[in-house]
Amino acid sequence: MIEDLEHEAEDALTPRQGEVLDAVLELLVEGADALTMNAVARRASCSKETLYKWFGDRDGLLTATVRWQASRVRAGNYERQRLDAEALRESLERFAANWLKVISSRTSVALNRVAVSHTGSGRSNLGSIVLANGRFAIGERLKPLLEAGREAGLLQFDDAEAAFRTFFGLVGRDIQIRLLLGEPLVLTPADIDGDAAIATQQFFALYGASQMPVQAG
Amino acid sequence: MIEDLEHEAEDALTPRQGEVLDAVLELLVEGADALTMNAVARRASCSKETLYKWFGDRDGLLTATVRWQASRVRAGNYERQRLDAEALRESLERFAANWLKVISSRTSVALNRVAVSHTGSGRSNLGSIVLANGRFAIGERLKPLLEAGREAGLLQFDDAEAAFRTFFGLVGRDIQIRLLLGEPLVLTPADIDGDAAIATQQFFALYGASQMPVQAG
DNA sequence: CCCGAACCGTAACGTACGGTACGGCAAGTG
DNA sequence: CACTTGCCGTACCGTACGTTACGGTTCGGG
Repeated sequence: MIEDLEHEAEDALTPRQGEVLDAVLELLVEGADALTMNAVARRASCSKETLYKWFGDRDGLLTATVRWQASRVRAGNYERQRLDAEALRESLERFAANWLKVISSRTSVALNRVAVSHTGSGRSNLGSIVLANGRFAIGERLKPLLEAGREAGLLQFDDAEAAFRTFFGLVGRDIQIRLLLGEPLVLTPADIDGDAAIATQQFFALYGASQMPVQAG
Repeated sequence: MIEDLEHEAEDALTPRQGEVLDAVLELLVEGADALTMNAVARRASCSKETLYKWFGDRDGLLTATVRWQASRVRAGNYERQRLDAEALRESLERFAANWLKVISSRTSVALNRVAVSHTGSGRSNLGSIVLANGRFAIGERLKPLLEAGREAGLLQFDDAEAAFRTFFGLVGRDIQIRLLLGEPLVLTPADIDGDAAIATQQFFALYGASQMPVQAG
């Protein structure tokens, strides 16, 4: 919500710089306290001088890493095609499953942790960046689908934002906070698909225009 | 989920020690990086030596602070009384509103931030403590109410845990992560009451045994 | 072949902060 | 009054880490 003026700079990463940022991600997953400039230099086989030349300072390195990871998570927008109930349901399920997969990945958890930490420490705006590429990015991608569903007479709501937030809550529930706080929660692909299906079903129960079967357990 | 063996020690806090922990909370709200042992000593007008004598080390101080705050958030359990639909709805709404008030408070946000940070840094288990006193505590307090609602024929579900997690998601949605990541989100009491009412209504739409009015906007 | 640019590896600097030691003071106890 | 206890204030120590500086190496261009 804040950037978009640096998309060129964001793409102006040499392959070597990408390697460095991947090293940062590795270290981050191994534990936030493992991320010292020395460790990065060692892991990436580069000199600290280079790190500072390329990324300015530690915060710049972290910011670049967050953008780097965000740039590869971005998936294509869902084209609004002919929508029947089944296609809509499937699209929503795919959204939900994809979102669950992202937030339960070790990289996402690690990245969100450092962003939360830095938000608490005032310096830098990693939080906004993560929000913009996470919560808000998915919202902007999902809302067109919801609106298409409404135009097709499949969904019913006044406020697409509110509808999206409900969907977000039905899908994510307590998962993200539990992972951030370190609970060893493992989501298998089967779990994810099941949760996505249930959340989608519940969403239809709340916002579906036609009556869909409601599963109450 | 881990403790309960130190409840005596937790209560064995002198008033003076409580003052110190309040100072920690103050500093935490002002920013996680403001929390140095020196700063605590200065703010609480005590010596560092005393801090170390009372709390062992920095982590001990943080742990004690989390427990201290948790001990005052704990509200009384809801007695299962004669439940009609209206009483159940009101209880759920109160739960939801209370939960929203807690997670949107500056203290809770600050405390969750440090817990997330420390979880990332491996040391100590602040994360488990926060989870135990937050997410899990409210779950254990709410599930009896849900089960009472089921026994009274007002709710329908197989798994109380799953039902609770849905309720949790409907209430919290994206609020906690947005706050943790630093979005300046302000929830007025009116917002909270409105959100709690909507979430409760949606919960009834999904799990209500009798048919309740469904608001779809 | 020579030069400069880019980069690696490492050593060094400055500082912030967790943790400790010590001197002083006030209060309770015999 | 002598003595102990508990605490405040402050100075101090050790260390970890961000940041900078510098010598050595590789590589492309003239």
